Amino acid sequence: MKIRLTNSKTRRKEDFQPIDPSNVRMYVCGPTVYDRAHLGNARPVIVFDVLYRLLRHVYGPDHVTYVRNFTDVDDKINAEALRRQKAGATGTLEELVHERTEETIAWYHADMNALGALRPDHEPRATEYITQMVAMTADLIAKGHAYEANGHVLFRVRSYKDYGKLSGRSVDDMIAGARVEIAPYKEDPMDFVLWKPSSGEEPGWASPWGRGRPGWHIECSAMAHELLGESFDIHGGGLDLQFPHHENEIAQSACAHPHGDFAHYWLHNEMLQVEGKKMSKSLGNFFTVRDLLDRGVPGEVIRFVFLMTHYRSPMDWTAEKAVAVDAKLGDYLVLGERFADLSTARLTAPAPEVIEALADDLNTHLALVEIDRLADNARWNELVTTLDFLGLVPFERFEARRAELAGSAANLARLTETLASDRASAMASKDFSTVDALKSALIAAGVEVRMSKAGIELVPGPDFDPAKLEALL
RNA sequence: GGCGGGUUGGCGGAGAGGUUACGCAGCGGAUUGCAAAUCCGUGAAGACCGGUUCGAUUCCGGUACCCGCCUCCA
Repeated sequence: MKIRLTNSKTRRKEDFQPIDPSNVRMYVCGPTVYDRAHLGNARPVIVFDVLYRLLRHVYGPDHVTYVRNFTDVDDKINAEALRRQKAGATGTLEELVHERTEETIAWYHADMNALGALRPDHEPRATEYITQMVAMTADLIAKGHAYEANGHVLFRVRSYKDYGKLSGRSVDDMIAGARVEIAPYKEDPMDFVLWKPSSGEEPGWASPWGRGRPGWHIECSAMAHELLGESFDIHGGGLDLQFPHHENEIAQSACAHPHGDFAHYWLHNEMLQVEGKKMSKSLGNFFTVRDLLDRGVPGEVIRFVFLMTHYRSPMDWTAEKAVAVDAKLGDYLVLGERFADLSTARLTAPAPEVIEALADDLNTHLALVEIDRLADNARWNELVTTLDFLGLVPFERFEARRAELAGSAANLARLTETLASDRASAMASKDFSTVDALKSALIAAGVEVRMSKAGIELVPGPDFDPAKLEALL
């Protein structure tokens, strides 16, 4: 199986060649844990979850290492911790920060679980790797790539000749177009912070440069190195991180570990829009994953909508898509439960067409089209197993539904008979009011009513409600 | 201002230099007491202007518009 991926580094679609097929390594930039994940945060999670599943399928589940970090050093978190302390909460600032991040991480896990995302193999937290960050910063100073100035440690951008290569920018162009105020102690306006001093109201750690905290970019370099080594296969994240975050990661890592070549393949997902517009608080179209779940949009629906758009295109979240997808997933659930042999489906491989589609630079849209074809061609076991593979409908869902329907089978049979006899008499009397009333009630209970000359069939639909059925007996 | 991406039928959204994408919706028909479901059939596209080519929606250039990044928002 040949996987092809668009590498941001070369701007080309390339054959994926892992450094070590027995341990394929991927690092993805995770969230800053200061609040609930918004819908945009879900996109890289879902995109790289699909890639993770594909890699596990191709190289074996035990031969892929997926790391996604939690950024738990951040001024927004500090602000919240400080607010709590001032409101009378007990504990040190560091403890209050920890409390806030723990809470946020638990939310994040719950929300991403709802989206069907597998847990990465490692979820390192920046605060657990301060030692490595300090060591890496010291090493960069020793090698002449960083310098101390005004209590800060800054990376010397001019010392790395390829700076800007990933994002296609030159240092000179960026300076020319910069709209940022430049700290006077910087040697070069583009130099960025590796370490900065902390005031008494900010969490901090001891370092050779005094009590302080790391800059944002260094954590990913340090954690990727610690967990994946000097060179690894894939680095992913949102397109907005390409510059400066990923550029800076590359610069730090390349300079600190000149014998490694950091990530071989860089993957960037495009951004999310909502009803055709950028999601923002000012436009009033900002919402979290939890908001959607609470509004009754199932996680699988969110996931499916995301997979409809290729990861390298902007994705537009619309309520209309969610409605359409909900119906489609409902159909799959009904079909899979009715026609698949669930015991053997578990042992069936996902449809090769779907794997092929994913292997071609994660063509998730084509994969979904192929799923439709599985249903069209009555490949029920593959339909079920492929939906499970993609995280869209877990096996357990099919099994749970089968169990639920088994409990209603007798009731359905009785109602079928009732409806048949009512109909027979109505055909004679030409008064269909009783038949139509029962039919409406059945439809209201989520049952599809199929009447033909051959007879009557009652098929529970995706929204079948056994309780409403009871009421009709 | 600098850099990057995009513009496909009513909607969503792909691939491929020439052959039906596909899904949803629509329309016609079969079927039905009426429906639903199903089946059969069917219309509809490639922002604009040039260029390359026997032939371009697909390659190249320009224009317009949209979007992102340049501000620790994925």
